[in-house]
This record gives sequence, C-alpha cells and structure tokens, in this order.
Amino acid sequence: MSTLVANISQFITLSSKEKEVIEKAFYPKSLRKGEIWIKEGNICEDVAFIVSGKLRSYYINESGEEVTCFFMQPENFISSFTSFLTNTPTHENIAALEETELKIISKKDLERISELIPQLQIFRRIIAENLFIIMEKRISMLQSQTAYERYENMLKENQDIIMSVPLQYTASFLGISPQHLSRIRKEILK
Amino acid sequence: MSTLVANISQFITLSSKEKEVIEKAFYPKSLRKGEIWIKEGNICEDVAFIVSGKLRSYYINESGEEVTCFFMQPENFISSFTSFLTNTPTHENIAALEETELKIISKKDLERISELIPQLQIFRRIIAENLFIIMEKRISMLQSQTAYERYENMLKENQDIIMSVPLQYTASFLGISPQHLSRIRKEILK
DNA sequence: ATGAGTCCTGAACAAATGTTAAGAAATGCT
DNA sequence: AGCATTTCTTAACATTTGTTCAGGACTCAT
Repeated sequence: MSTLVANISQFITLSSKEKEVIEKAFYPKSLRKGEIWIKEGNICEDVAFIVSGKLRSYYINESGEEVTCFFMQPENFISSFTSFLTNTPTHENIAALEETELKIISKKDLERISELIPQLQIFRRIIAENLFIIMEKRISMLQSQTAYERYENMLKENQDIIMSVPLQYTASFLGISPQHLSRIRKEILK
Repeated sequence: MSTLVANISQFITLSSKEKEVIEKAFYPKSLRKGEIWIKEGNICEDVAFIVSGKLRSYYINESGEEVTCFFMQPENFISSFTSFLTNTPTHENIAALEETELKIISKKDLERISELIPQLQIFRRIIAENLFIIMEKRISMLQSQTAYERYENMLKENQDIIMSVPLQYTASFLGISPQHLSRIRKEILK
C-alpha cells in the first residue's frame, strides 16, 4: 500500500477496489531543489500529497521581498488552498526546498473519486479541520507573542525546518526581519 | 424554512424530510448581553448557528488580560472548534456581545444526522474550508502588516464590529495595546 | 442627579523591531 | 581551488509599539 493510501486509511475505511481508484487518480511528479510547483497568478487546480521532500509557499510583497507563508512536510496534503477552493488566481508560489516527490490529483478527478467513494468527503473534511487547527494556533502566536517567544516555540516544534532552510525564510515566516532574527539567535545563545 | 436550514441549503440539496431531521437536531438558546456560552477549561461538545446577535471569543493570558480571538456574526456556525475537534479542554470563552439567539447541536447529534444525511459531510467540509480561508487571510495580515494597516483594513471590512464593541476588544483582536489603537485612531482622523 | 466603576485618551518614557550599511561567512559554480 | 553570489551577522540609528500613569468621558445602578 502506498504511503498516500496508507495516510488516507488512517481516517476512513477503504476497500481494496477503492484504494486502487484513489491510487490511480493521483500521478507522480518530481521536483528538483528550488523548482516551483505552483506559480502566482495562476488558478491552482491541483492538490498534492508530499511523498518525500519539503516545500515552502511564499509570495512577493509590494517591496519585492519574499514572505514565507508555510513550510510543508512529507505525509501532508498541500495546495494553494484558497485559490483551489475559490477558483481565483493565487498570489503564492510553492517551491521545493529540496528534492521532492509529489502525488498530484486534479480538482476534477478529486470530485470524480469523491462521488465514487463518499467517505472521501469525511477525509476531506478532516484535512480541512486539521489545517484549521494549525492556523488557529499560528494566529494566536502572531497575535499575542513577541518575536522572541515565537522563535523559541518554533525551535521546539519545528527545529528541523529551522536547521534546514535559510534564516531569512524562517524570519519572514515569523513575521520579522532577518536582522532581528539574527539578533534573537544571539540572545538565545547566552 | 428556518434561516439555519436555508443556510445549509445554499451548499447542498436536501429533501423536506432531511430538512426536518436537521431542524429537530438543533435546539434554541438565548443569551443575554455579556452572557457566556462556552467557558474555558471545558471540552466543547457543541456547535451553534448564530440566528441573531454577535459573539466574541477570548482567552485570559498569563498577565490576566483578555485576548480577543474572534468576533462572530449571524448566519455563521461557531464553536470552540479546536476543542470540539480534538476533545481537549478549550482555553477560550465565548460570550454574547449583545442579545443573541443560537441554534445548538451536540457533537453526538451532529454525527448521528451526518450518517442519516451523507451530504452533510460535504457541508461540514465546506464550513471548515471557509474557516480556513478566513484564517489564512488573518495570518497574512498579522504576519506582514503594521498595526496601522491592520486597523485600516478592519475599518474597511468590519466597520460594524469596530463601531459596536469596546476599543480594547478590537485592539487585542489586532494584537496591539488599547493605547496604541487609540493613537492609531487619532492618526487616521487627520 | 450622583457616585462608582469602566473605558478612552494623552503624554512621557521604555522596549521591541525595522532599516541601512558594511563586512564576514557560507555556498555554488566552473 | 578560486571566484562570484548569496546569506548571515553586527552595529548604529529610526520607527513602531508597549507601559505607566493621570485625567477626562462615559455608563449604569441607585
């Protein structure tokens, strides 16, 4: 059983026939380090499951700087969800931070197999709910913690990301300047 | 047709029998101004539809101050979702900002009618997805805009809330001190 | 109407964070 | 290995935001 189907089977019960339908609806795609999967300005028509690798979503602000929205890890589903769900052009880019393997499904195929396998609606709901929980936590941190506290917390929860991406990505993810993050790091070393 | 059922019918097609099942699964509750519906420390077992009125969710931080998480308007579903979904005690309170009418359903009943009416899974997915979209926008604002810009934006999008709640609620919602919001207001008047 | 409490404003100062600019360190390419 | 490029650190200064405290405005119950 592929990691994709195994992942979905954590949440809903599937027959082997259904597993096969799901498996066939996704197609694989490899990304080299730095390669862009989703490009701003397009309407995002796909969702992907990360088999291996890491990705980052970011947009370019008015000053021309990259603002990192999210880091994405294996065993998760990714997309430019707002664009995907509202059929509007996305303002974000999604790029591979390292050699990455995706399994992709189009919106059309997702709707098609969701009709064949109604439990997939449950699965899709759970995915959305879990994203919600992650976002709520992030809002709370941005809203009420200092940059120092946010970084400390990220060190605890996502040290692997911090260690593997440029400092500037982490800084903009935390909503601060690279210089300030550098300052915070020095502070923590004491 | 109740506003509750009408709202759900925007997203999925329901027979009149199904509408009746849904209608019966919810029970009404009135809140006086200031009355608390969800109290921190409890596991939230319910979801409510706001028929009329406004609510606010907030928590008490380490310094004993209230931090406003969200404002909630009629025609929306509310809950302490993270608690509801993960069966963990909530740290938030949800209180009525004014005279409020809710229609409440328990988790157990929600699961029960979702089995009777499978399209409800689709509806629940859409609700979660729409919450996600709202949260993503809020994260982007907190992450990359100044307090002044966040307030300007809220003036555009939620002037009604700003006008009807104490300044301190708006301030903590925006992640700033009441004094600073007062300063921003003065600045904008010029 | 009166007074207690709450909420808002204002100002002075403190702390957090951004900006600029320069050099040091790391990385990638050939 | 060596050069070019990108990334990181540092420091000085600017700006934003928080904190404290005082007073004024507003609410609400009596």
